[in-house]
Parts: sequence; structure tokens; C-alpha cells
Amino acid sequence: MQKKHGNKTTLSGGEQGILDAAEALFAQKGFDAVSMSAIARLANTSKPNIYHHFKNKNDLYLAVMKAAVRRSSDLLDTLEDAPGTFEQRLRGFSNGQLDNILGHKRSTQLILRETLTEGSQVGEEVARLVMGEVFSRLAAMIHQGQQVNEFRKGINPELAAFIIVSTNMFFFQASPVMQHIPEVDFSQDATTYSNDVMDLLINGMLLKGDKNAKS
Amino acid sequence: MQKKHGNKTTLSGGEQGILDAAEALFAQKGFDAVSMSAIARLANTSKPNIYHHFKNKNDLYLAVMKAAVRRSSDLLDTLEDAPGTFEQRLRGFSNGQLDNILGHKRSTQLILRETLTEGSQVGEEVARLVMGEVFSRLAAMIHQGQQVNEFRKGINPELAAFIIVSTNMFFFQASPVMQHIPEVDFSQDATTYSNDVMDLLINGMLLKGDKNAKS
DNA sequence: GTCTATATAATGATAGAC
DNA sequence: GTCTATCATTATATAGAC
Repeated sequence: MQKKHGNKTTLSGGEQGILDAAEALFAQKGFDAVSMSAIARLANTSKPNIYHHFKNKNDLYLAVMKAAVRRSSDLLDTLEDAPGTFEQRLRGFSNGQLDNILGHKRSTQLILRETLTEGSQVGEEVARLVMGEVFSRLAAMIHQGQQVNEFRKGINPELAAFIIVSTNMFFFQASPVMQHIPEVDFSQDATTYSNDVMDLLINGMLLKGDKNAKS
Repeated sequence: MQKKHGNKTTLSGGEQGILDAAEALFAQKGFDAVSMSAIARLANTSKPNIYHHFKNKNDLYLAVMKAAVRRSSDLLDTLEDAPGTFEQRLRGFSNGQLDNILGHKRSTQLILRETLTEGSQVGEEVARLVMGEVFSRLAAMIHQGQQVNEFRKGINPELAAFIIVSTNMFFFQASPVMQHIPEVDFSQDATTYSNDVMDLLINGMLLKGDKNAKS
């Protein structure tokens, strides 16, 4: 009931309940498909009470987005660079990002949804915040890997970073669809997926006259 | 004004105008954010006239989706396998898919949007149709490349195909966001992007003791 | 802070003239 | 086939009691 503002994590009833309900519904169905009544119902409260806490529907939506971004951002900070080769760091970070995505599906869904909504001032900014940070850290990592001659200088660090982010994001986004395609078996385990993608990116597809070509 | 039904491509007024307007709005804002009035306005007709051609809003939406899928499917058939090495075929096909995506942004947006809408019976089927076909052809191509020892046997053809589809789709989806990230310069030209992605996938990131290492 | 009750506007959909 | 006029419903948002 009472808010202790100072510690922001252990707020359970009232406002936080509304935010939770709203996030769930907005992520699932999108802004316009969700009514204030539906949010009130799910949050076990009444419509006017929502309007007591938030100016209007759009304000509530912004609050939900803001919370989602903060959460995603906080988790990203947790992802400390693993030690080892840059290949290992890259694998660790990519794996961590995919974990973040799958551990916060609703937030991710919200952000991806905004990406598709044309001219969404907020959406673009939010997406840039969330994706941009991952993107930057990956690109920097790859750049460093080039400096110490672990990665080829020919590759564009930003492009490689974008590919990693793309595959992780799209893995999440497309998995409901992909699960219904019989030939696909990689969509079961996220860690395996992430590792296999990195294998391919690191080693390439081409068969070369290589040291470990078996006979 | 007058329709020649029999040839279904050159239908301009009436029903087709409604479909066009509806597709534009649905793609831009999503199903629930678009009102029948708005569609009527954009199509230069009246609401009851829409209801004369389509049973209800959902029926109109299905018609729009169906048209989008058919268009995408038709274009895919055009994409004949280029001759040459499998690397070249892969490049050609990936490039063609990206062209399709960018040449039919509205259809792509519609399909991607459905991907994010939970439990969308239609959406999943549609996405599976559209993405599944690209996916299958890519995977088959990669598999053949393995048979003739052009590609490493170690890679999973389905996974590699998924990576290609992901990067193409996400390139389109994220480009409004990415354009505002200063470090990014690859989002300008689609062909260059597609080629660079394939370069990376084909050759990998690792710097190896290679024949063309310059001194 | 939380509710019941309600104002107001917009929505999907229809009736019926032409 | 296309329209004007309208219905029933639901939406966002508010007034005001407790």
C-alpha cells in the first residue's frame, strides 16, 4: 500500500500492479487494442484509479515503456565482459543478450513493436537506447579484437555487431513462427542457438584447405 | 473506373482502392489503430461502401493479408537461382530477398507485425508461408553447397538460412532506428549491406594464417 | 486512494434511398 | 454500387462520494 520511494524495486500493489498489467497487455496486443477497462480488470482495480495514477492512457504507456527500458538497461550493465579471447567475450555477451531478451519477453516485445510503428517518436528513441547500447558494446569489442589481430581487419565492426543483434532479436521474434516449421530444430535451446550462430560468424561457411580437415 | 474482372491485376478503382488504402494504414498503424472511417477517407469512398465489398473489418484485413502474401510469393518465384558457385547463388538469392522486402515495405511490415501479435492464428500461418518459403530455398541451397564440398559440413543449413533471413528482415525492421545511430553507415545501400553480410558469413571473422595475408 | 456513476466522443456495423 | 443518416456499443476520461 504505502510507497517507500527511495527503494524502487519492492513496490508491489497499486501503481506497480497497474504498470504490470498494462505492460502485459500492451506487449501482447499493442497500444490501441488494449482498453483501460481491460487493464483495470487485470490489475484488480478500477478505471478511475488508473487515472488517479496516470494522466491518461498515453502517459501510462510511456511509463510502461520507460520501466521496460530501464530494466533492460540495468540488466545490460550486469553483463560484464568475460575474460579470455575476444571470441569468448563476444560469445559471452551475445549469449547474455539473448538471455536478457528471453528473460524479459514483454519488454522486448514492446520495444520491437514500437520499431514497426511508423513515426513513433518515442519508439525510435526507446529502441535506439536499448538496441544502441548492446550494439555499441559489441562493436567496440569487435574493434578491439581487430586491434590485437584476433579478427580480420576487413570486417566492419558495426556490421558484425548488427548481425549479432539481429539474429538474437529475430530469434525471439520469429520463434513462434519457426517452431511450426518442421525442418527447424535450433529454436529449442537458446544457448545452443547463440553458440552455433557465433560458430558460423567466427569460422565462416567456406570449406578451406584447413589444418583440421580430416584426411 | 470500370473494372475488367478476369484480369485481376489492373483493377484500379473500387475494391482495389479500398484494399490499397487499408494495406497502407494497417501496415503503418496496426489493425486496431485503424478505423473503417479512416480507410474510407483514404480510399475516397464511404464506410458503407467498404461494407458492401467486405463482410466486416476483419474480413477486409484478411483480404489485405492474403494479397500481401500472394504478392510476396509471386515475387519469390521470380527469383530464379543464379548460376555459378553456391556462394554466388546464395548471394544472389539473399540480395533478391532484400530487394523484395524493400520493394514491398507495406506487405513486409504487415507480416512482421503479425509475428509480434501473440496467438494470431492467421499471422503465424502467413508468416510461415512467406518466411518459410525463403527459408526452405536457402537451406536447400546451402545443403547442396555442402554436398559438393563448397561449404563446411559442420554448419547447420537451416541455421545458416535463418541467419540470412534474420539479417535481411531485421535490416528492414530496424533501419528507421539504425539511421539515427551515428556509427552506422551500412544502412545506406541495401545491396552493399547484403553483400557485406554474406562476406562475413562466408569467410568468418577470424584472422587465419591465410594465403592472402598481406605481409 | 479507491470506488460508483456518468459524460462525451468515436467505433463497427446497418437501413434504406438512389 | 454508392451514398446519407443512424444505431448500438464501446472507448477515453471525469465528477463526486467515501
